[in-house]
Amino acid sequence: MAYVKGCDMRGMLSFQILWLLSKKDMHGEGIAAEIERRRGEKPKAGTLYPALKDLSGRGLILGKKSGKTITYSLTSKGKATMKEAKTYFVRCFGEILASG
Amino acid sequence: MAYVKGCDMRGMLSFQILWLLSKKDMHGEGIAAEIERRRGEKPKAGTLYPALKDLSGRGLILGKKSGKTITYSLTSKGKATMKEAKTYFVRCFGEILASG
DNA sequence: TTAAATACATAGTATGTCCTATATGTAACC
DNA sequence: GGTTACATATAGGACATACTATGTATTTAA
Repeated sequence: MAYVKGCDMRGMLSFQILWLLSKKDMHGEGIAAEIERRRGEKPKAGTLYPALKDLSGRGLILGKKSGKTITYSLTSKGKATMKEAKTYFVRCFGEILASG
Repeated sequence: MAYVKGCDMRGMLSFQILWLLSKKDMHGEGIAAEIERRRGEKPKAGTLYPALKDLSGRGLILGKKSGKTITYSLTSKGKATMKEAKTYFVRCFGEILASG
């Protein structure tokens, strides 16, 4: 992603992952596809999987392996984290989204 | 800022600065104060001023010195950048706000 | 006219998000 | 079995955003 029209908008990957998983359980490729729909670019494997591993290691998401796929879901801790992060996000950027 | 309730939400500093300057011209401390109102924490000088310098160097903002203060305003290039960045931002995160 | 406060600047360091590879394991097909 | 495709994983490197700490002007107050 890097510079998007002159503005760096990296970051927020973990937040976006938590947001997507709060809607429905998904596996890595599904998450990548949903992010692509929003950002216009699909996060590379070397970006996405370390992030999933980090979230998993911090107990925010849980992965269940079935065949070649791992389906991730939010833990209760992940749900609480998502809720607080969202409150912060809205406080920071809500007005930008509300302005049209 | 670093981890905010378990989610990293670094980034977006340049975007937030452009947004604030699209509302009204401000000097560094004024921008810091506005960001503090939203994020809950004031960006440190070592964070804010390099960002302003970078935006200035890329021709997105213009600083006019008067005494010890430098009042920044968006250039026409900065306005265009802000508009495109906002479009992208809404596409990425608009639904989060819309969800209540 | 010092002293304090304000505004800006920079050096050095850390970290999460990015990338390009490369590698592993599973499934489906011929 | 062997090939192909898919899903996941890791190594190594780059960069913007963060921090702490220190430094330099300028303004204000004592």
